[in-house]
Order: sequence, then structure tokens, then C-alpha cells
Amino acid sequence: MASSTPPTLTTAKPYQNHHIQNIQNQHHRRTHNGHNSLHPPPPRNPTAAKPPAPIPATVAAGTHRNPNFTPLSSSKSELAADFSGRRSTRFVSKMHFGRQKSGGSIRHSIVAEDALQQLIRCSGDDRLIESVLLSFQSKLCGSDDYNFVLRELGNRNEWSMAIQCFEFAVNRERRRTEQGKLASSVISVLGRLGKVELAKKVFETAVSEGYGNTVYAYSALISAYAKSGLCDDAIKLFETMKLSGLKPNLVTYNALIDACGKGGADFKRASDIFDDMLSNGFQPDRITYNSLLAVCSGDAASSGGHMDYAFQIMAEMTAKNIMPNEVTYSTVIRGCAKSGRLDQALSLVSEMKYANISLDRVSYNNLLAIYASLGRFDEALNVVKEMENTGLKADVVFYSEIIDSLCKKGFVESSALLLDEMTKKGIQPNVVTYNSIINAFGHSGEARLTNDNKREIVCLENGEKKVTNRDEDRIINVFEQLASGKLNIGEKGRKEIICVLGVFRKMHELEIKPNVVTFSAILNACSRCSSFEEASLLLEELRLFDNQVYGVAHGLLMGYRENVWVHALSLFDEVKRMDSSTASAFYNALTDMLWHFGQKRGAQMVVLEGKRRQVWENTWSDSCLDLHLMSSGAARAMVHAWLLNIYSIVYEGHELPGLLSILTGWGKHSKVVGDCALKRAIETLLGSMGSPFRVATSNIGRFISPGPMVAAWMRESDTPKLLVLEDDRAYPQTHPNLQPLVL
DNA sequence: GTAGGGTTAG
Repeated sequence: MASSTPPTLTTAKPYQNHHIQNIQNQHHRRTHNGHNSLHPPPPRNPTAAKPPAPIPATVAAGTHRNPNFTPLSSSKSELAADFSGRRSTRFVSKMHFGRQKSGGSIRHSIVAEDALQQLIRCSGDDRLIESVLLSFQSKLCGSDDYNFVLRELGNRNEWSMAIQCFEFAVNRERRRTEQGKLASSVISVLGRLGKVELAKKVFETAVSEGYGNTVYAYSALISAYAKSGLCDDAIKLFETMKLSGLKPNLVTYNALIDACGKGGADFKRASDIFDDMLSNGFQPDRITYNSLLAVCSGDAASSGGHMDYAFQIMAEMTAKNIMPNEVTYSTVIRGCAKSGRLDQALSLVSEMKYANISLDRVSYNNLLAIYASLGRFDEALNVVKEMENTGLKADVVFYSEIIDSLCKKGFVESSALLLDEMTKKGIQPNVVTYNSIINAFGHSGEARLTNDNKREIVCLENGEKKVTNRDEDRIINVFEQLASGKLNIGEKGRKEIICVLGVFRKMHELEIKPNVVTFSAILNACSRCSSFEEASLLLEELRLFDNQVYGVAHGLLMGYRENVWVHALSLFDEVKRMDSSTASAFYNALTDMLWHFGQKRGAQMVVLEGKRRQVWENTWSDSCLDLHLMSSGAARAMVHAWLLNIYSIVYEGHELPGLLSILTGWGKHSKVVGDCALKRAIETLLGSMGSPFRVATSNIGRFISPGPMVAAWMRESDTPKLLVLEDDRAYPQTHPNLQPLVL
């Protein structure tokens, strides 16, 4: 059942084009139709039983708008891109909004642009690509044209096609210099896309074929290492380059210093390279200084000291008449903001304006983030107005940032108003915008409702039925039940849930496809519900979005674990394709929800599966359990499992290690630094079981106990019973062949 | 061939 379902867990990015969006909508509809339901709930009314299951009318209408719908079967590569785990929009934004290439003159021919367009249409079909390349072979003018094509393919994330074009071109080129240019170009493209291993391969081939031994190719690969944060590799390559007799130039040095910044190297290392550069007679330019400033502003800076160097460097620049530009300022402003010097960051913005350096997107984004983190929302909105007056359009990310900050500070009502406002201005909210608001559910002290929601409640309470062309619209159904007071939910929870359901409805209306973060957010919201009924309303939303995730969450919650486990495993296979923090967030959310509602054995099965799949990277050995990336439910379930494992060691007559520790961290990974919620939860758990673990004096985030004391505790008659977890709701196994959980 | 930034879950 579940295995026949197309992948539904995505971390779709806002920059995805309409083509992909359409595929996703179509994909979404399939899920809605829900033939793969694991546990179809009984219909609430006779009409609900009729297929198809509720699909927002606007989603269905999408087919009319785009008759040239691309079939799902041809969309594999685009969908696969959703699973790449790339989370930053930085690179893609830069493609659209970044600086123009300096140097001015266009070097490629018009034919190259034509070739590019034709190639893009052949994406995914190597043979077609080959035939387009053959048809243009005689018309393209050397490396300038090919380099243009390679760069543009890179901008479209067509790295595989870029490699194919490179190989085509380099095999038909006799001149070494031209071959070298092509190699440097494709190395750079691959580096920018984070394909550093491929870049390295191209480089090595180019060297062995005799056209790669140039300062350009080396610089390009150093830069590729830089972009992947591989500072050590960059430095090693730099040494190899010198040994092979090539002289580094200014660009090489700049790329190397950049590698220090991106690879988290300390300032000392970068400044040694800078000194080496000076002693070799190179004068630093603005890029050198800006790269050096990035080192100061990097992660090391957040712990203190290096911003003072940054100001010295800026002074030195001015003294040498290398004037700071917008990159200089935004680098330093960011460093200030990261290290908590928000006032200093703001005065740098003023200084920048005074120096007549116009603020660009990055600068405005910095400014917005500063105001938002200070809670100065009026000024944050003014930033948006100001940038629109300098002719820059605030996009969905700008608005989402403000909305998220509002939500975090508890102003959910204002955030929903802003959501309306941005929509009216023609800026489409995306899934991230909505996820912020869903995450706010259950956090605010009181329900803060939008005017629309208020009208909705009044309408429903007065018994007015909203006109809808779909009788089976389950969301409206829920609204009606809420309004009629049939559900066992307190007044506060009732209003809040109406608010969040309103948010879901807008997502449906705007055809915003949820992603795995949405699912995690819904599950987390369930964990904050005080009643089962309230949570089931949220789970109902989950069901409308995705049957597979719903089936697993609902099945485990209801205690049908043996029945759903096979589906859970296939769901975890999909989650495994995400990057580790996305995956662990999902496991944490699911476990917390199960734990919260008393399904502790189910929660434990989930965390053990996560451990088996290395979701949390480290976790356990016989002497140490590391919980620091886990939520409190996941961590507690894991403590039980680990202690049971220790128990079996003792039971089998083996000796325990001299010292056992449980690490919880001290809140470093929490949203609020120093918030030790996890530590407190574990402390309570260990205390309640009468365990001998105590907080270590040397490390407040660590519980320790001598092995013999743990062994003695294990031998007490009550201990094993305390360690075994049970579900509040459990149903007899219907598949006797399925083995019960074995630790 | 080289420089800065961004929203959600944690």
C-alpha cells in the first residue's frame, strides 16, 4: 500500500518554478484522493464516502489553468531535488539578484544563448543533449561560448548537463589553453553547486590529461573546497600547487582566505595566509579584505573577540583607500548581530547610509533581522517600505521573517494580518510562512485571532452556514462542530484551534503544498494539546495532507503498532532521504506526540528505529548515552531503552564500565540558549526510578554513575519493571508473525 | 578562477 504511494515528504523550496509547483499540486491531489489510506476513518456523513475525498476546488481547478500539465512520470529528477536536503535559498537567490559579472563586455555569441535554450529543454535526456550539442558544434565560438553555457547551466542546477557539455567541448578542442579554460569553468560551476567531489574528479582528469596544471584550475578547486567548507583540503591543495611549481596569484590567495571563513578556521590561520600573501608581494584588494572580515564575522565571532579585529581591518582598508562597499558592511553588520551587538550593527547601517552606500537586498535583510530580533516590528515593516521605495521588491522571505518573529513573540494575530497583507500585495506566502504560524499553535498564552477568524466564529456561532460548493468539506465540518460546542475542548483551545484551522484552510485555498516541516509542526502542535480530541482535529488536517504520515502517526497513537509498523518503516525510508536535522526533527516530533499521549512503547520503537538509522548521529555505547539532539519525549524513551540494554549486560553476568554517563547538553541546541528543558526532564525521570545517576560537577549537562552502583540498582527487584515501557492503548497483534520489539 | 544575507521544525 504505502510502497505504491509516490514520495510525499518534501522540503520543497520557495524558489521552485511553476513547472515543479504544478507537478507537486498534481501529486498533492493524488494524495488527497487517498487510495493508500492506512486507516480510513469512518465517513462523517454519507456524502463523505463518495470518492473523491475532499479536494479544495481551487486545487482541482488547476488542471484548467494549465492544460500542458507535465506527467508525474517525467518529473523524477525535479522531485528528487526535494530530497536533496539543501536548505538555504542563498545560492539560488544570488543567481537572480546577485551582482552582475564585472568586466562588462559580453563575450559569448548569440548562438550560445540559443544553444542554451535548446539544451535546457532536453534536461534529463543525455542523447537529446548530445544531438543538440552536435547541431551547434560548428556554430559555437570556442571556450567563451561554452563557458557561458556552462555557467548558465550551473545557474539552473543542471550540473550533470554541464559535465556532459564540458566533456563534449574538451574532447573536440585541441588547444591546451582552451581546454584549461573549460576545465576551470566547469570546476567553478560544480563548486558553486556544492559538487566538490565531481569538481575534484574533473580537476584530476584535467591534470592527468595535461591541461589542468594551471593557476586557474587550482584556484577554482580551492574555491570549490571553500564553498563546501573544506578549509583543510583547500590549504592542502594550495601547498600541492606550490610544490608543482605554480605561483599562486591574488585570486588564489583570496579564495584561500575565503576558505578559512567558510570552513570555520580561526582568525589566526586566515591572518597567517594574509601575511604570507603580503610577503610574496601581493597587495590585498577589497575582496581580500572582505574575505578576511568574513573570517572575523564567522562562528568564532559569536563567542566574542574577533569583531574588534573586524573594525581594525575596516580602518586599515579606509587608510589604504580601499573603500568599504555594501559587501564589507553587510559582513561586519552580520558579525555584530551574531555576537549580540545589535546597537553597533544598527549604527553601522547608519554609517553605511552616511557614506552613500546604497543598501541592497542583503543589507535590507540584515536590517530586517536586527529589528525583528529586537522586537521592533514597526521598524521592520518600515524596512520593507524603504526597500520598496529604493526600487527593490520585498519577497516572500522578507515577509516570512517578520511573520515568524511575530509568531515567536506571541503575536499570532498580527502575523496572520501580515499574511493577509502580503497576499493582497501579490506576494504569495509559501509553506515556510505557514509553518511558522502552525508552529505558534499552543505556544501563545491566549488565543489571538485574526479578524477573519473572528468573523468566522461569529458566523458559525450564529448558525450561518458558509456557502461552499463541496458538502463534504471536512474543514468546514470541523468548524461547525467547534461552533456548536459538541467537542470537548475548552474555550481557549477552541478559539485557538479555529485560528489554526483557518490557517490550514488558506493553505488549501492557495494550493500550498505542505512538507515534512509542516508534518513535524502538526505533530508538535498535537503534543501541546491538552485533550485527545483537540489533537485529533489536528491529525485530521494531517490526514487531508498526507495519508501515509497520518496513517503511521494515527496508528501508533491508537496502539495498532504491529499493523502499522511496516508502513512506519517505509515512511522512515523516505525521511532517511532528508538531511539529518530535518529527519531528527521529524522523529522528535512523532515521538513526543506518542509520549505525550501515553504511547510510550510506540515512542520507544520510533526512537530505536531512528537510532538504528543513525538519525541522531551518535547516541549510545555501553558507557555513554548522548541525548543532546533529542526532544524530551525521544530522550526519555531512549533512556529506558539504553537502561534496558545495560540491564541485559548485568543480567548476562558481564561487568559494566567503571563510569556510565548520560549527556543531555545544557541547552546549547535549544532555541533559547541555556534552556535546559531536556536536562530537567531527564533528571526527573532518573530520579523517579531511583537510579544512582547524578549531575556531574564538571559538566552540568551530564549525569554520571559508577558502574557498580548501576549494577546494584539493576539487581533490585523493582528495577526491571520500572524500565519496561507500555502503551496506554494497545491492541492484540493481528499479525502473529511479526516479532515483538526486541531490544 | 576570488568577497556578504535570508524565513519554518531543532
